[in-house]
Amino acid sequence: MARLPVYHRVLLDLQAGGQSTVSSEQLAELAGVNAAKVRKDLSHFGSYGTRGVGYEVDQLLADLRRELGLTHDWNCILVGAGNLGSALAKFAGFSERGFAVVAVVDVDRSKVGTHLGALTVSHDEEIGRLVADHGIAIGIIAVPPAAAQEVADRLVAAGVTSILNFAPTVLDVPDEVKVRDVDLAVELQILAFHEGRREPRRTG
Amino acid sequence: MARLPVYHRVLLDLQAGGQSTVSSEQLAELAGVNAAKVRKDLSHFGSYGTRGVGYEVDQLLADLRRELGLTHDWNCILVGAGNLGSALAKFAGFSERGFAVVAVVDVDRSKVGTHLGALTVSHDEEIGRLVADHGIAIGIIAVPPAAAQEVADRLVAAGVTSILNFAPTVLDVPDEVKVRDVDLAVELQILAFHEGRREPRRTG
DNA sequence: GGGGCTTTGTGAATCCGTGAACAAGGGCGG
DNA sequence: CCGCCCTTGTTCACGGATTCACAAAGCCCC
Repeated sequence: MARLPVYHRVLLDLQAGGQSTVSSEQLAELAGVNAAKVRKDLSHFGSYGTRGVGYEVDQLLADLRRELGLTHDWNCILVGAGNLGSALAKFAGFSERGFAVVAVVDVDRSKVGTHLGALTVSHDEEIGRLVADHGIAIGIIAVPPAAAQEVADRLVAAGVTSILNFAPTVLDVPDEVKVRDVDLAVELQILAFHEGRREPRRTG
Repeated sequence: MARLPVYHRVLLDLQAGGQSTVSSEQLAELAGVNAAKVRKDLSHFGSYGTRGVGYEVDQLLADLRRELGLTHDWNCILVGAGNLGSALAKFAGFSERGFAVVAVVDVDRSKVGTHLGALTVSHDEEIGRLVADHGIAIGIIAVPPAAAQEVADRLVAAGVTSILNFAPTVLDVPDEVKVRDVDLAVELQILAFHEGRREPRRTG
């Protein structure tokens, strides 16, 4: 489920706030969902709360971490050092949540050797070596749409099995490779769609 | 539906490729969905294809554009001029698809007056004026989580009715305001979740 | 002009996620 | 030690989305 990471985030906040136990109701409130849904989600992976009390925050966090595969950090490779790529490379939110961008590559040789935060940009051709050296399973694509499929092919060939794709293209990959698409313009279009229903001829 | 923007994107490519008509099967293939789904989606807003031939690309694009509210450009305000904010401000993909970031603000006064592409960063306090002046309906939040709720409140007060939120926080807004959350770390966690099921103790 | 091929549009069956309600069960006060 | 209260875990019903399968219908070729 896509809600587990949200619970995880909320629980981290609660733990930081010193709270030791949480009810499904409170968790639901903070995560912006229904209480029954929370209980059903949590019951699905054998995490048992105590009736009359709630869930123990530490225990629940440990279970979630195990379930989400966050017991260790994940190394990621970032392809594309343009505007978006640069921002992603410097983005603090990844490392805070157990993900480390350990390599950045670009086709543009003029970018090779430049620095992005603590990282040095390597050339595209190095993908195979970098993935092998760092034991990378996750690739992040931040290149123009026309180049995305080729990058995906190269990542898959290198052994990457999960791809986070920011390019507005449907990628063709083997079934065993998981792809998640994040198309920023699509998100805005969905908002615009609802705006349109609200007031058919509003400008802005 | 969240698939309409994807159809729109695919159709733009087809149109650019000079194709004048498309079958539901081909469209489904390119959009990565089921053919029956495509037909049902399209039939929902009275766009009629021709049996035995398919849909006319131009006509379908026009219908989609109308349905998605893309008959005119949408002005957006971006809050937060950090790493992510900068990338978003310069991101070409928005303008290509009918969205224009016309204002950027930040609380940090040292950033006010600096340039991001063609835009000049204004101060936070200007939100009300900027939203009114430009007739803005859509706000983009790219600030740290601790500041997100306050920014959201200010945007809502200024009259913004749709928010694209990049901060990892659940925002509390009035019912009539639409929020879409994009949490990049959550996307990676979902991938890690599937990685974890694949091979319980893989490192990387 | 008519038959056959292709493709749409839709009706029906199914599956999944959601939400409400309720019984089971543990803690706490007396 | 007992009963009350609170919260979980689960069952049930429902609505929406998905998929299959097929009839209606346009186009092309003979």
